[in-house]
This record gives sequence, structure tokens and C-alpha cells, in this order.
Amino acid sequence: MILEEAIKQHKFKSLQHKTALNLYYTQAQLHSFSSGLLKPYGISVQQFNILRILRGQKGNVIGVSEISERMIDKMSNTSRLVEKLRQKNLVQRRECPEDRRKAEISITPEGLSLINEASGKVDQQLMDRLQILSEEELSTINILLDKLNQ
Amino acid sequence: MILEEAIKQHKFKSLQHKTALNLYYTQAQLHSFSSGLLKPYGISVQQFNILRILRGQKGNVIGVSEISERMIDKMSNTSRLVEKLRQKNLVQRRECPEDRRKAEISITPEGLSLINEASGKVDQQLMDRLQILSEEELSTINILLDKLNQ
DNA sequence: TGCAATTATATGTCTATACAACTAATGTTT
DNA sequence: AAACATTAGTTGTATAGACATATAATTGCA
Repeated sequence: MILEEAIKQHKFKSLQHKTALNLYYTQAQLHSFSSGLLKPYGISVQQFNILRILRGQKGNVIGVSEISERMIDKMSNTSRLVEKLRQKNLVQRRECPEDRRKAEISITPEGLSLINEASGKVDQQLMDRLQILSEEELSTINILLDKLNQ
Repeated sequence: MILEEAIKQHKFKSLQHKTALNLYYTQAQLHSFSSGLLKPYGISVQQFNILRILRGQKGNVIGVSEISERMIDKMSNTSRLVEKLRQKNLVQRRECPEDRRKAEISITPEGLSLINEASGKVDQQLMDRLQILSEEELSTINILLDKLNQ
């Protein structure tokens, strides 16, 4: 009855319809949860994702469009997000000397220590929250989601 | 490999972590799909949801905060969304005479015919899209999502 | 070489989200 | 009735998403 209570709707046109709403709702809950966890660190979920991508580069620089490609929301304005992180001194950018169109983005030591702390917290909390489901259930849900996104 | 390809990440810290990303990704795909379907009607997904809630009222008026309660995103600015719909002449509002703080929102005939058309289209397309999953799989995914949102 | 196509990124504009602060009306308490 | 609390809704501000357009550098090819 979770979804039903939340949106005060107790009948759905179809199971398909209910599923779509439930996916929306679940993601919104997760988003708000993560967003709350990140508040103390002064960054948004999207900024968190970018920092994590940069950390994954292990020192190598990466362009704005490569960051976009690794993000879930391809259409997001990576330029502007990167600029905000730069203003907070969490990432660094310089023009690529070989191709002056390109930007070379990398994470700063400040960014790295922030993402390490934030990511530890978020991962642990998400872990706890998703542990309502067993490994088998998690695996099932991933298989079904993959099918949907086919 | 759907999610993995999309975000070019082939290892995840944990199954929990992968699940969270997959839920994000799936919802983003559904959102962009629905948003595309609604484009010809000139309304956003949120505006669509509000019109659907109003249609469900079957002629009874409803206040702004009651609309908010029925929406998935409780924190959304229902006032502003309603005002946009009013400007398009899809909803009507008047001050409640018994309690002048309250607004009485209702759908106009134009709004009703738009939502009937749009909703037919969207439901059918979502139906088709989610029919990749069997009834049993849909049922499973809903049970798991409900558990998560517990 | 020179011009068109492509690539990388930035910007403008509209929409929506999150959350706090605000206004105005109504209810409650003494 | 006056003071305070609560409720309904609006507005301000910051963030982000979608998408089109702009700018600048580079590549490809006639």
C-alpha cells in the first residue's frame, strides 16, 4: 500500500500504469534521500556524480563531453555543473594544448577529500536502505529493470 | 548490460549501488519517453499529472494543497503549475466563498478534451513499452518497489 | 589552400524541484 | 476582543533538466 497511500490513489488503470508510477515514486524517494545526505557537503546529487566520475579517472584528465557520457542524464548541462564545482574549488580545468576546443577537467585535492567523505557516507546509507531487499531480490529487480530498458 | 553501456561503467561497488543507479536510469528513460509523447499536446509531465488528478475529481473542485498531496513530488510548486495550466485555459480557479484562503480548482472542457486525448495516447504507449515484462514480472517489480519504499 | 563539415563546449530560454520566507484568512485561547 | 497559532496559498532564490542555438577550433576534402 506504499505507493497507494503516498499518492492517495487506490486503483490503477493497469499494472503497467502502476509500475510506471511506482518507478517514478521510488526514484523520487531515493533522490530526496541522497540529496539530504549530501546537504552537509554543499553539493547536489549531480555534482556528486561528476566528482565520482572524476575520482574514477585516477588522475587522468577528462573532457566535458566524456563526463556527460558517463552521466545518467545525458542531456544535463555538464558545462554549468563543472563550472559550479570549479567555483567551489573542487575541480580544476585547463584548456587542452593539443586541441584548444577541449577542456581538461580534473579533481582537486579538496574535491577528492570531499568526495571520499561524502561517498563513504552515501554508499553506506544507501547500502543500509537497500538492504531491506535480499541479494536475490536486488538481483531480480536489476534483471527486470534491464529488461525494461532494453 | 543496458545500464552498464549507458553509463560506461562495468563494475559497481555493490548490488545495492547498482540498483540505485538502475532505478535512476529507468525513471529517467520513462520520463523522457513520456515527455516526448506529451510534446504534441504542449504540456509537461507534471502538468499532465495535475490534469489527470483534476479529471479524477469528476466535476468536484479541489484545492491546491490537495493536488499536491496526490502528486508524486510533494514539494513541487503546484501553485505555479496550476497557474500555467490556467493561462492555457486548461483549468479554472476561483476563490472559495466559505474560506477565502482556499482556491477551487477545476478542469475546463478544453482541459478535459486535451487530457482525454493525451492520456489515451500515453497510457497506450506506456502499456506497449512495459509489455516487455509479463504480468508476473510487473507484479514482482511492484512488490519489490513497495518493499523499498516501506 | 580554402571552404564545408564536424567536434567540443558554452549559452539562452523555458520548465521544474527544493526549500524558505511571506501574506492573508481562519481558529483558538484566555 | 486581542493575541497567537494554524492553514492555504504565493513568491523568491538557488539548483537542475531539455533543447536549441552559438562560438570557436579542428578535420577533411575538392
